[in-house]
Amino acid sequence: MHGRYEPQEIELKWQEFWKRKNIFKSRKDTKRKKFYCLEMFPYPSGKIHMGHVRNYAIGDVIARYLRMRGYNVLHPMGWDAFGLPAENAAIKHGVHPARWTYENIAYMKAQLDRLGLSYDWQREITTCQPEYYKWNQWLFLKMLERGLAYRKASFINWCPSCETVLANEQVIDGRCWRCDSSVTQKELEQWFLKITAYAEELLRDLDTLKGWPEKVITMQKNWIGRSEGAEVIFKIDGTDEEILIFTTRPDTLWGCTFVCLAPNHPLADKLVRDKDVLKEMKGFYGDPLIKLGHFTGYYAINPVNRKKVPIYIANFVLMEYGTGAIMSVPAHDQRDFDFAKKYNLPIEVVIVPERDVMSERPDRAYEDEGYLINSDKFSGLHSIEAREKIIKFLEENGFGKRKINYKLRDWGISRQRYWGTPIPIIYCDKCGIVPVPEKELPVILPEDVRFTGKGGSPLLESHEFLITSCPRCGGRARRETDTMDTFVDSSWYFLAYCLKEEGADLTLEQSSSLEPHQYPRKSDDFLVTPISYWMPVNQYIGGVEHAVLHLLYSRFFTRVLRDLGIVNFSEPFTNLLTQGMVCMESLKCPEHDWLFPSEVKDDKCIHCGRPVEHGRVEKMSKSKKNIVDPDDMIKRYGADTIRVFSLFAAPPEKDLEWSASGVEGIYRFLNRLWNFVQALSSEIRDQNTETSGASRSPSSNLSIVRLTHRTIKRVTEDIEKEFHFNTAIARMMEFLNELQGYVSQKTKGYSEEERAALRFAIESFLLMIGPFAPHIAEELWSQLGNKPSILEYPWPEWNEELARELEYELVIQINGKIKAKIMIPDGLSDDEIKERSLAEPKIKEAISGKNIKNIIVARKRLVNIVLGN
RNA sequence: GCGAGAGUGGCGGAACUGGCAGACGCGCUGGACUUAGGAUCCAGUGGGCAACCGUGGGGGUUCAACUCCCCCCUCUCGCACCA
Repeated sequence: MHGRYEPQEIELKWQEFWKRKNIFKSRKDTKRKKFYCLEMFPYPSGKIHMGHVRNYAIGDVIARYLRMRGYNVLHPMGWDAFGLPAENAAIKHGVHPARWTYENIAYMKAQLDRLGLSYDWQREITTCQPEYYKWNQWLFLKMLERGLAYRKASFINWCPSCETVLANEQVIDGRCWRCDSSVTQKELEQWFLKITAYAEELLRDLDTLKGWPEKVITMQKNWIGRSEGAEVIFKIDGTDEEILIFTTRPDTLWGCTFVCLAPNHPLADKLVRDKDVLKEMKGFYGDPLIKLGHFTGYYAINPVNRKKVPIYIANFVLMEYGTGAIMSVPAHDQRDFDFAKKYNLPIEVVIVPERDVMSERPDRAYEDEGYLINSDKFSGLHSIEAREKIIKFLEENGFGKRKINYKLRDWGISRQRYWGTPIPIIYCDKCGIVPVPEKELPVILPEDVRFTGKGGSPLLESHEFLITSCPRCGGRARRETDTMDTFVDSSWYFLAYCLKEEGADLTLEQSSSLEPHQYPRKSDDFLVTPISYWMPVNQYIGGVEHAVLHLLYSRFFTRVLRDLGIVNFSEPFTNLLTQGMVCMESLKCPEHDWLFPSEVKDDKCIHCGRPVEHGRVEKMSKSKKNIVDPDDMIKRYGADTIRVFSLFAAPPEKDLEWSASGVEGIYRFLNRLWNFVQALSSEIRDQNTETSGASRSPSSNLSIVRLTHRTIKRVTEDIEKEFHFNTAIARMMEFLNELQGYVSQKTKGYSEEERAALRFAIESFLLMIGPFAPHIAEELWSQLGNKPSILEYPWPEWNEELARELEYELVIQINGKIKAKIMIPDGLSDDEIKERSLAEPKIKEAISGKNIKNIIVARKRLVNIVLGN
């Protein structure tokens, strides 16, 4: 009698087994090829959601598959544990952020284990621990030494609700990325990291990232925003002042009819008499498309033609980009054109689409390339050529110089918050800004503080923390109370996993690839440090939402570490997979608003019986209640079903639509597999456990042997081809369908040869499904009399000859229309194929009396007979 | 506006280098087993009675187009006064 498929039972059993055998432990081994498979570590928010499940299921299949392919795989997991929600919980519920965080970690870790994810937990990292954030502080000091960290007062993005500063990357449409409140500007002293020092390199090297999605590369390129042009000096008529402007179109200099300054440009205060107007413009945050200007009464002198042009203050000019001042060429820039029309300023055409053609009065700006007119000796040149020559002309005459600008700004990392890495700085009245000496690291975040939610960081009230002595003069001094942006933590965490190498308690400092002096000489590969062995990450997997933030910062940090001699590479992630979102239809009751899927039965609201409205399919969200809880799903179907479903419903890079009946379908599939193996296990069970687990291919030519080889080939190719797990799983479903068909047609008993063939088919099946549904694979593997663990067996191999189909269906077309299909043996020559096609009765009939113009043979596919008229 | 990607049955999605459109799953229809079926198994399932017609729309290249080229439409995502 065979038992039912009970996922709860077998999954817990094998999870326990894997844990006991410590089967996912990874160790550096220079004799083996390594593979570092990494998923973006989660913020311990409380519980995992389906997005996590999908992300980690993808990573787990890759890790498990590559282990089977013989790689030494590093597959770690950790916690991005600092951050605002912990502090908010403290304010709201009175729980200490540390306690809240650690409790969440414990719960979520159990959830991940329940999914059967193959992590090496011995390498777990938690960023809120001093042993981790010590290295944030150390790196900060190293950057400070090199001028890569600095302090400046600046207008910053301020979220009034979170009472903190936001990085540019954290402002979305003028709103806080986290709480969605409107962001305001505020001037504060901040610590910055000089990512702009690497702007050029970060941009250039994007082209080397062949394993990254084009989309992410483009987003980073746009973010860095390089533009080439010139800075030009305009003297202000009747004063000693000058205005420095930036332009990407020096070829249009002769068409400049006015100059604009940003409202917060330093010169604006000097030039504008009416301070109220200026104040109003500075505070203007209305529709940016409405052009506002104010004439200063002053004129600037265009250096190239000595022409006097009016100076305006304009709301559309940004102080943060370029020089905060522009030359306006209304004929060739639409914004300038709109402005000129509004304030009745002259428009002078200096570029025309075709040589020597005079232009008519334009009704819009001509922004394309063309030929110069009215530009002195440069007239007649093509604009691209003119740009170069004019820049030279500017430089020779001291009018200006070549200049490259970037949109990328330095990264403000100060946060007026408690739950983060303390910035290791001391302020002394006598000595000024003094870095905490390295040997005093880490600066520990004090735990006994109060959370009121008012007036900034609780650290300000912690006198023990705040008041210290100056490392230089010993006098009374004050600590920096700002903490670091949590994106600092995640900018190098992938290295921290490497450092947790067994038997080598390493630090970042010691891990320098150039001087492996501290690394224990236990083996002959001691010269290879864990970082240089494991890095770079071969496959990184996570959401696109980190396309610029985290992924750009990580690339920046890696370069800093490279220049410090700690790592010997520039790019941390060789291949990047940005998985799609998990979506679901939202459901709405006219009476009860949004409904959870569990509140709907037969398309009706369970509370009032009204028919539900079906909303859009969009990202799962609590507010629209279109969510499913991984815990519920696991309880109902087990981890294997959830894993397989989230890999089957869509290819990894696309959005996945959650479907309750789709999940059922996968559960049925696993049940069918279970029952199939159960029914056959007495036939094919290997009594001799010593020699079991071979899964060697029988040399026989039986159809199921061939089918097995063919399936192995196709599944392997699907996985290798951009991880198309959805089709790989479809192949396995087909495989099961065909095996069932084979078995159900069987009336007599099995021959020895057939038994061997079936055993081979099933074992190959289990090995292939293993990375996807590891528990059922392990259980059935052992039920066949094999010694666990299935994880110790390699990925099955196929034989090209046995994977070949002996005969195939040939499609016969006449003039491109299908007329017949015949089975023919593989390996026929083109002539033989033609002959057989023409001999087919239906074809014979169709072509009788007609003139055959041509016959095209597409091997293994079709024949197309082209008839003349 | 700029940049990127995508439009295929009732639904999610397949389709190699141009070579049978719709694999696989869901749903649906019919049947078997059953006291019962929301379990399981079997069969069918793009449209059309047919010739034929079908991959957002229109043109083109080709013996052959979901696939290549041109024009247009729609949707999604990212950036958005960056001079």
